[in-house]
Amino acid sequence: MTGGATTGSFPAPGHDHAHCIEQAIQRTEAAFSTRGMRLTPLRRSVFIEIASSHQALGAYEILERLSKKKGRLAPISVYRALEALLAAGAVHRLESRNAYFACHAAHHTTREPVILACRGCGRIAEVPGEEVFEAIKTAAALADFRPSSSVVEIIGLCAICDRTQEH
Amino acid sequence: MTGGATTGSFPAPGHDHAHCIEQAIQRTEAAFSTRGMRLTPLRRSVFIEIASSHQALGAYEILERLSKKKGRLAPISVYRALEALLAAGAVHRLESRNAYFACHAAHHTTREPVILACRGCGRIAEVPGEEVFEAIKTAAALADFRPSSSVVEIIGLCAICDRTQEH
DNA sequence: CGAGACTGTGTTATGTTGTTGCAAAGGCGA
DNA sequence: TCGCCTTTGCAACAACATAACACAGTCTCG
Repeated sequence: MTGGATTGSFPAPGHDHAHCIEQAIQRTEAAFSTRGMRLTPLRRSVFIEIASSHQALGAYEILERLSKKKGRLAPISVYRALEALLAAGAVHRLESRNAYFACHAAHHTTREPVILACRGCGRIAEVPGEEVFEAIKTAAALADFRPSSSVVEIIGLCAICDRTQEH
Repeated sequence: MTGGATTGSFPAPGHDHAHCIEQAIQRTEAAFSTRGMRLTPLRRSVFIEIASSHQALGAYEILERLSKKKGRLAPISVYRALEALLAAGAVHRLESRNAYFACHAAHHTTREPVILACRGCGRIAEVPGEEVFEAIKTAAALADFRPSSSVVEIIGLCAICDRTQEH
Protein backbone atom coordinates (compact mmCIF):
# COMPACT_ATOMS: atom_id res chain seq x y z
CA MET A 1 0.00 0.00 0.00
CA THR A 2 2.94 2.39 -0.25
CA GLY A 3 4.94 3.84 -3.05
CA GLY A 4 2.18 4.24 -5.58
CA ALA A 5 1.53 7.94 -5.96
CA THR A 6 -1.18 7.92 -8.54
CA THR A 7 -3.38 5.03 -7.51
CA GLY A 8 -5.95 7.06 -5.65
CA SER A 9 -4.50 6.29 -2.25
CA PHE A 10 -2.92 8.87 -0.02
CA PRO A 11 0.46 9.93 -1.40
CA ALA A 12 3.39 8.30 0.34
CA PRO A 13 5.58 10.62 2.41
CA GLY A 14 8.43 10.72 -0.10
CA HIS A 15 6.45 10.47 -3.32
CA ASP A 16 7.76 12.08 -6.48
CA HIS A 17 5.51 15.09 -6.34
CA ALA A 18 6.53 16.75 -9.59
CA HIS A 19 6.06 13.55 -11.51
CA CYS A 20 2.74 12.88 -9.80
CA ILE A 21 1.37 16.29 -10.75
CA GLU A 22 2.76 16.00 -14.24
CA GLN A 23 0.85 12.77 -14.73
CA ALA A 24 -2.32 14.27 -13.33
CA ILE A 25 -2.10 17.12 -15.83
CA GLN A 26 -1.60 14.70 -18.66
CA ARG A 27 -4.66 12.71 -17.62
CA THR A 28 -6.60 15.95 -17.46
CA GLU A 29 -5.44 17.02 -20.90
CA ALA A 30 -6.56 13.66 -22.24
CA ALA A 31 -9.91 13.94 -20.47
CA PHE A 32 -10.55 17.39 -21.96
CA SER A 33 -9.40 16.32 -25.38
CA THR A 34 -11.61 13.23 -25.56
CA ARG A 35 -14.60 15.37 -24.61
CA GLY A 36 -13.81 18.03 -27.19
CA MET A 37 -13.17 20.55 -24.44
CA ARG A 38 -10.27 22.96 -24.07
CA LEU A 39 -7.91 22.94 -21.12
CA THR A 40 -7.35 26.68 -21.14
CA PRO A 41 -4.59 28.41 -19.14
CA LEU A 42 -7.03 29.44 -16.42
CA ARG A 43 -8.46 25.96 -16.09
CA ARG A 44 -4.99 24.51 -16.05
CA SER A 45 -3.90 26.90 -13.30
CA VAL A 46 -6.90 26.03 -11.18
CA PHE A 47 -6.30 22.34 -11.69
CA ILE A 48 -2.62 22.58 -10.79
CA GLU A 49 -3.41 24.54 -7.67
CA ILE A 50 -5.82 21.87 -6.50
CA ALA A 51 -3.80 18.88 -7.59
CA SER A 52 -0.53 19.99 -6.07
CA SER A 53 -2.15 20.55 -2.69
CA HIS A 54 -3.32 16.92 -2.55
CA GLN A 55 -6.18 18.40 -0.53
CA ALA A 56 -9.74 19.45 -0.96
CA LEU A 57 -9.65 23.22 -1.39
CA GLY A 58 -12.51 25.67 -1.09
CA ALA A 59 -13.19 27.83 -4.13
CA TYR A 60 -12.12 30.96 -2.28
CA GLU A 61 -8.93 29.31 -1.13
CA ILE A 62 -8.08 28.53 -4.73
CA LEU A 63 -8.99 32.10 -5.58
CA GLU A 64 -6.68 33.48 -2.93
CA ARG A 65 -3.73 31.33 -3.91
CA LEU A 66 -4.08 32.13 -7.59
CA SER A 67 -4.57 35.82 -6.91
CA LYS A 68 -1.23 35.95 -5.14
CA LYS A 69 0.53 34.41 -8.10
CA LYS A 70 -1.29 35.95 -11.01
CA GLY A 71 -3.06 39.01 -9.73
CA ARG A 72 -6.71 39.86 -9.44
CA LEU A 73 -9.24 37.13 -10.14
CA ALA A 74 -12.99 37.06 -9.58
CA PRO A 75 -14.81 34.24 -7.77
CA ILE A 76 -16.92 33.53 -10.81
CA SER A 77 -13.82 32.82 -12.88
CA VAL A 78 -12.72 30.16 -10.43
CA TYR A 79 -16.21 28.68 -10.36
CA ARG A 80 -16.33 28.57 -14.12
CA ALA A 81 -13.00 26.81 -14.29
CA LEU A 82 -14.18 24.38 -11.64
CA GLU A 83 -17.33 23.74 -13.62
CA ALA A 84 -15.30 22.72 -16.65
CA LEU A 85 -12.91 20.60 -14.56
CA LEU A 86 -15.85 18.88 -12.88
CA ALA A 87 -17.46 18.20 -16.23
CA ALA A 88 -14.25 16.68 -17.52
CA GLY A 89 -13.95 14.56 -14.40
CA ALA A 90 -10.60 16.11 -13.54
CA VAL A 91 -11.78 17.27 -10.14
CA HIS A 92 -14.55 16.18 -7.83
CA ARG A 93 -16.53 18.06 -5.25
CA LEU A 94 -16.41 17.13 -1.58
CA GLU A 95 -20.00 17.81 -0.58
CA SER A 96 -19.43 17.57 3.11
CA ARG A 97 -16.92 20.40 3.01
CA ASN A 98 -17.91 22.50 0.00
CA ALA A 99 -14.50 21.85 -1.43
CA TYR A 100 -12.89 20.55 -4.59
CA PHE A 101 -10.14 17.99 -5.05
CA ALA A 102 -8.21 16.64 -7.98
CA CYS A 103 -8.93 13.20 -9.27
CA HIS A 104 -5.57 11.53 -8.84
CA ALA A 105 -7.03 8.11 -9.35
CA ALA A 106 -7.26 6.34 -12.65
CA HIS A 107 -10.54 4.89 -11.47
CA HIS A 108 -12.12 4.87 -14.87
CA THR A 109 -12.61 1.17 -14.41
CA THR A 110 -14.84 1.44 -11.35
CA ARG A 111 -18.31 2.91 -11.37
CA GLU A 112 -17.96 5.49 -8.69
CA PRO A 113 -15.22 6.02 -6.14
CA VAL A 114 -15.52 6.02 -2.39
CA ILE A 115 -13.92 9.16 -1.03
CA LEU A 116 -11.73 9.13 2.05
CA ALA A 117 -11.20 12.57 3.59
CA CYS A 118 -8.61 12.91 6.34
CA ARG A 119 -9.64 15.47 8.94
CA GLY A 120 -6.07 15.65 10.16
CA CYS A 121 -4.19 16.76 7.07
CA GLY A 122 -7.11 17.49 4.74
CA ARG A 123 -5.85 15.11 2.10
CA ILE A 124 -8.19 13.06 -0.02
CA ALA A 125 -8.06 9.55 -1.39
CA GLU A 126 -10.37 7.79 -3.76
CA VAL A 127 -10.65 4.06 -3.46
CA PRO A 128 -12.70 1.53 -5.37
CA GLY A 129 -15.96 0.68 -3.69
CA GLU A 130 -17.80 -1.82 -5.79
CA GLU A 131 -19.21 -3.57 -2.74
CA VAL A 132 -20.36 -0.28 -1.25
CA PHE A 133 -22.30 0.66 -4.35
CA GLU A 134 -23.71 -2.81 -4.71
CA ALA A 135 -25.01 -2.61 -1.15
CA ILE A 136 -26.45 0.82 -1.88
CA LYS A 137 -28.26 -0.51 -4.92
CA THR A 138 -29.73 -3.29 -2.82
CA ALA A 139 -30.83 -0.96 -0.04
CA ALA A 140 -32.43 1.41 -2.55
CA ALA A 141 -34.24 -1.40 -4.31
CA LEU A 142 -35.68 -2.58 -0.99
CA ALA A 143 -37.17 0.88 -0.50
CA ASP A 144 -38.53 0.93 -4.04
CA PHE A 145 -36.22 3.81 -4.85
CA ARG A 146 -34.45 4.44 -8.13
CA PRO A 147 -30.99 5.91 -7.51
CA SER A 148 -29.36 8.18 -10.04
CA SER A 149 -26.26 9.28 -8.17
CA SER A 150 -24.63 8.76 -4.82
CA VAL A 151 -22.54 10.77 -2.41
CA VAL A 152 -20.24 8.57 -0.35
CA GLU A 153 -17.68 10.42 1.74
CA ILE A 154 -15.82 8.87 4.63
CA ILE A 155 -14.34 11.24 7.17
CA GLY A 156 -11.56 10.00 9.40
CA LEU A 157 -7.80 9.85 9.81
CA CYS A 158 -5.25 8.65 7.30
CA ALA A 159 -2.53 6.29 8.48
CA ILE A 160 -0.02 9.07 9.06
CA CYS A 161 -2.33 11.36 11.01
CA ASP A 162 -3.66 8.43 12.98
CA ARG A 163 -0.14 7.62 14.15
CA THR A 164 0.89 11.16 14.93
CA GLN A 165 -1.99 11.55 17.38
CA GLU A 166 -5.65 12.27 17.10
CA HIS A 167 -6.58 15.80 16.11
CA MET B 1 -43.31 -1.65 2.05
CA THR B 2 -46.41 0.51 2.32
CA GLY B 3 -48.58 1.77 5.11
CA GLY B 4 -45.94 2.28 7.73
CA ALA B 5 -45.51 6.00 8.19
CA THR B 6 -42.81 6.07 10.81
CA THR B 7 -40.43 3.39 9.66
CA GLY B 8 -38.02 5.63 7.81
CA SER B 9 -39.48 4.87 4.40
CA PHE B 10 -41.26 7.41 2.30
CA PRO B 11 -44.69 8.17 3.74
CA ALA B 12 -47.52 6.41 1.97
CA PRO B 13 -49.93 8.64 0.00
CA GLY B 14 -52.71 8.42 2.55
CA HIS B 15 -50.72 8.20 5.74
CA ASP B 16 -52.08 9.61 8.99
CA HIS B 17 -50.05 12.77 8.95
CA ALA B 18 -51.11 14.24 12.27
CA HIS B 19 -50.41 11.01 14.06
CA CYS B 20 -47.07 10.63 12.29
CA ILE B 21 -45.92 14.11 13.34
CA GLU B 22 -47.23 13.56 16.85
CA GLN B 23 -45.10 10.48 17.18
CA ALA B 24 -42.06 12.26 15.81
CA ILE B 25 -42.44 14.98 18.41
CA GLN B 26 -42.72 12.43 21.16
CA ARG B 27 -39.55 10.71 20.01
CA THR B 28 -37.84 14.08 19.94
CA GLU B 29 -39.02 14.93 23.43
CA ALA B 30 -37.65 11.63 24.62
CA ALA B 31 -34.36 12.22 22.84
CA PHE B 32 -33.94 15.64 24.44
CA SER B 33 -34.95 14.38 27.83
CA THR B 34 -32.54 11.45 27.89
CA ARG B 35 -29.73 13.83 26.97
CA GLY B 36 -30.66 16.33 29.66
CA MET B 37 -31.49 18.90 26.97
CA ARG B 38 -34.54 21.13 26.75
CA LEU B 39 -36.96 21.02 23.84
CA THR B 40 -37.81 24.71 23.99
CA PRO B 41 -40.71 26.30 22.09
CA LEU B 42 -38.39 27.59 19.37
CA ARG B 43 -36.72 24.22 18.89
CA ARG B 44 -40.08 22.55 18.86
CA SER B 45 -41.37 24.96 16.22
CA VAL B 46 -38.35 24.37 14.04
CA PHE B 47 -38.68 20.63 14.40
CA ILE B 48 -42.38 20.64 13.57
CA GLU B 49 -41.76 22.78 10.52
CA ILE B 50 -39.19 20.33 9.22
CA ALA B 51 -40.99 17.17 10.20
CA SER B 52 -44.35 18.10 8.78
CA SER B 53 -42.81 18.90 5.41
CA HIS B 54 -41.40 15.38 5.10
CA GLN B 55 -38.69 17.11 3.11
CA ALA B 56 -35.21 18.41 3.54
CA LEU B 57 -35.54 22.15 4.11
CA GLY B 58 -32.85 24.79 3.89
CA ALA B 59 -32.29 26.87 6.99
CA TYR B 60 -33.56 29.99 5.30
CA GLU B 61 -36.65 28.19 4.09
CA ILE B 62 -37.43 27.20 7.67
CA LEU B 63 -36.76 30.78 8.65
CA GLU B 64 -39.18 32.10 6.08
CA ARG B 65 -41.97 29.72 6.99
CA LEU B 66 -41.65 30.39 10.70
CA SER B 67 -41.41 34.12 10.16
CA LYS B 68 -44.77 34.10 8.44
CA LYS B 69 -46.37 32.31 11.36
CA LYS B 70 -44.64 33.86 14.31
CA GLY B 71 -43.13 37.09 13.13
CA ARG B 72 -39.57 38.20 12.77
CA LEU B 73 -36.83 35.65 13.38
CA ALA B 74 -33.09 35.86 12.80
CA PRO B 75 -31.08 33.24 10.90
CA ILE B 76 -28.91 32.59 13.89
CA SER B 77 -31.93 31.57 15.92
CA VAL B 78 -32.83 28.94 13.36
CA TYR B 79 -29.26 27.71 13.19
CA ARG B 80 -29.05 27.45 16.95
CA ALA B 81 -32.27 25.49 17.09
CA LEU B 82 -30.97 23.24 14.33
CA GLU B 83 -27.74 22.74 16.24
CA ALA B 84 -29.66 21.49 19.26
CA LEU B 85 -31.91 19.28 17.15
CA LEU B 86 -28.89 17.82 15.36
CA ALA B 87 -27.18 17.15 18.66
CA ALA B 88 -30.25 15.36 19.93
CA GLY B 89 -30.45 13.34 16.73
CA ALA B 90 -33.91 14.67 15.99
CA VAL B 91 -32.87 16.04 12.62
CA HIS B 92 -30.06 15.25 10.21
CA ARG B 93 -28.25 17.36 7.69
CA LEU B 94 -28.37 16.55 4.00
CA GLU B 95 -24.85 17.54 3.01
CA SER B 96 -25.44 17.36 -0.70
CA ARG B 97 -28.15 19.99 -0.49
CA ASN B 98 -27.28 22.05 2.59
CA ALA B 99 -30.62 21.11 4.04
CA TYR B 100 -32.08 19.60 7.17
CA PHE B 101 -34.64 16.84 7.58
CA ALA B 102 -36.42 15.24 10.48
CA CYS B 103 -35.44 11.81 11.62
CA HIS B 104 -38.69 9.93 11.17
CA ALA B 105 -37.00 6.60 11.54
CA ALA B 106 -36.60 4.73 14.77
CA HIS B 107 -33.26 3.56 13.52
CA HIS B 108 -31.63 3.54 16.90
CA THR B 109 -30.91 -0.09 16.26
CA THR B 110 -28.73 0.47 13.22
CA ARG B 111 -25.36 2.18 13.28
CA GLU B 112 -25.95 4.84 10.68
CA PRO B 113 -28.73 5.23 8.19
CA VAL B 114 -28.45 5.37 4.44
CA ILE B 115 -30.28 8.44 3.21
CA LEU B 116 -32.51 8.36 0.15
CA ALA B 117 -33.29 11.80 -1.26
CA CYS B 118 -35.93 12.06 -3.97
CA ARG B 119 -35.13 14.78 -6.47
CA GLY B 120 -38.72 14.73 -7.66
CA CYS B 121 -40.65 15.58 -4.52
CA GLY B 122 -37.77 16.45 -2.20
CA ARG B 123 -38.81 13.90 0.36
CA ILE B 124 -36.29 11.94 2.39
CA ALA B 125 -36.17 8.38 3.62
CA GLU B 126 -33.70 6.72 5.91
CA VAL B 127 -33.16 3.03 5.46
CA PRO B 128 -30.92 0.58 7.28
CA GLY B 129 -27.62 0.04 5.53
CA GLU B 130 -25.59 -2.41 7.54
CA GLU B 131 -24.05 -3.90 4.41
CA VAL B 132 -23.17 -0.48 3.07
CA PHE B 133 -21.30 0.49 6.19
CA GLU B 134 -19.63 -2.89 6.42
CA ALA B 135 -18.36 -2.43 2.88
CA ILE B 136 -17.18 1.06 3.75
CA LYS B 137 -15.28 -0.25 6.75
CA THR B 138 -13.60 -2.82 4.56
CA ALA B 139 -12.68 -0.30 1.87
CA ALA B 140 -11.28 2.09 4.47
CA ALA B 141 -9.26 -0.64 6.14
CA LEU B 142 -7.72 -1.58 2.79
CA ALA B 143 -6.51 2.00 2.45
CA ASP B 144 -5.17 2.01 6.02
CA PHE B 145 -7.71 4.68 6.91
CA ARG B 146 -9.54 5.04 10.20
CA PRO B 147 -13.10 6.27 9.60
CA SER B 148 -14.89 8.32 12.20
CA SER B 149 -18.06 9.25 10.35
CA SER B 150 -19.63 8.74 6.97
CA VAL B 151 -21.84 10.65 4.61
CA VAL B 152 -23.96 8.35 2.47
CA GLU B 153 -26.65 10.08 0.46
CA ILE B 154 -28.44 8.50 -2.47
CA ILE B 155 -30.10 10.84 -4.91
CA GLY B 156 -32.80 9.51 -7.18
CA LEU B 157 -36.54 9.07 -7.55
CA CYS B 158 -38.96 7.59 -5.07
CA ALA B 159 -41.52 5.08 -6.32
CA ILE B 160 -44.23 7.67 -6.76
CA CYS B 161 -42.14 10.21 -8.65
CA ASP B 162 -40.63 7.47 -10.74
CA ARG B 163 -44.09 6.42 -11.90
CA THR B 164 -45.40 9.92 -12.51
CA GLN B 165 -42.62 10.65 -14.97
CA GLU B 166 -38.99 11.61 -14.66
CA HIS B 167 -38.33 15.12 -13.43
C1' DC C 1 -11.20 38.15 -46.22
C1' DG C 2 -15.58 39.16 -43.48
C1' DA C 3 -20.01 38.07 -41.08
C1' DG C 4 -21.99 35.33 -37.72
C1' DA C 5 -21.89 31.89 -34.13
C1' DC C 6 -19.66 30.02 -30.29
C1' DT C 7 -16.73 29.79 -26.33
C1' DG C 8 -14.13 31.69 -22.65
C1' DT C 9 -12.94 35.50 -19.66
C1' DG C 10 -13.50 40.10 -17.10
C1' DT C 11 -16.35 43.11 -14.28
C1' DT C 12 -19.88 44.32 -11.21
C1' DA C 13 -23.36 43.19 -8.41
C1' DT C 14 -26.24 40.02 -5.97
C1' DG C 15 -28.03 35.75 -3.83
C1' DT C 16 -27.54 31.91 -0.54
C1' DT C 17 -25.66 29.71 3.49
C1' DG C 18 -23.58 29.98 7.97
C1' DT C 19 -21.09 32.51 11.98
C1' DT C 20 -19.30 36.04 15.61
C1' DG C 21 -19.87 38.92 19.50
C1' DC C 22 -22.44 41.06 22.72
C1' DA C 23 -26.46 41.86 25.54
C1' DA C 24 -30.90 40.79 27.51
C1' DA C 25 -34.28 37.37 29.15
C1' DG C 26 -35.64 33.24 31.46
C1' DG C 27 -35.17 28.82 34.11
C1' DC C 28 -33.28 26.65 38.19
C1' DG C 29 -30.88 25.42 42.38
C1' DA C 30 -28.92 27.38 46.77
C1' DT D 1 -33.69 36.55 46.42
C1' DC D 2 -29.21 35.76 44.48
C1' DG D 3 -26.09 33.79 41.29
C1' DC D 4 -25.33 30.68 37.57
C1' DC D 5 -26.27 28.77 33.30
C1' DT D 6 -28.83 28.21 29.08
C1' DT D 7 -31.46 30.24 25.62
C1' DT D 8 -32.87 33.95 22.66
C1' DG D 9 -32.55 38.60 20.27
C1' DC D 10 -29.99 41.66 17.50
C1' DA D 11 -26.58 43.56 14.23
C1' DA D 12 -22.97 42.73 11.59
C1' DC D 13 -20.14 39.78 9.03
C1' DA D 14 -17.84 35.73 6.68
C1' DA D 15 -18.04 31.94 3.37
C1' DC D 16 -19.95 29.91 -0.66
C1' DA D 17 -22.11 30.56 -5.22
C1' DT D 18 -24.46 32.79 -9.20
C1' DA D 19 -26.61 36.48 -12.51
C1' DA D 20 -26.20 39.80 -16.13
C1' DC D 21 -23.70 42.00 -19.41
C1' DA D 22 -19.59 43.22 -22.24
C1' DC D 23 -16.00 41.93 -25.01
C1' DA D 24 -12.10 39.32 -26.99
C1' DG D 25 -10.48 35.15 -29.43
C1' DT D 26 -11.38 31.51 -32.67
C1' DC D 27 -13.82 28.70 -35.81
C1' DT D 28 -16.40 28.12 -39.86
C1' DC D 29 -19.05 29.06 -43.80
C1' DG D 30 -19.46 31.84 -47.76
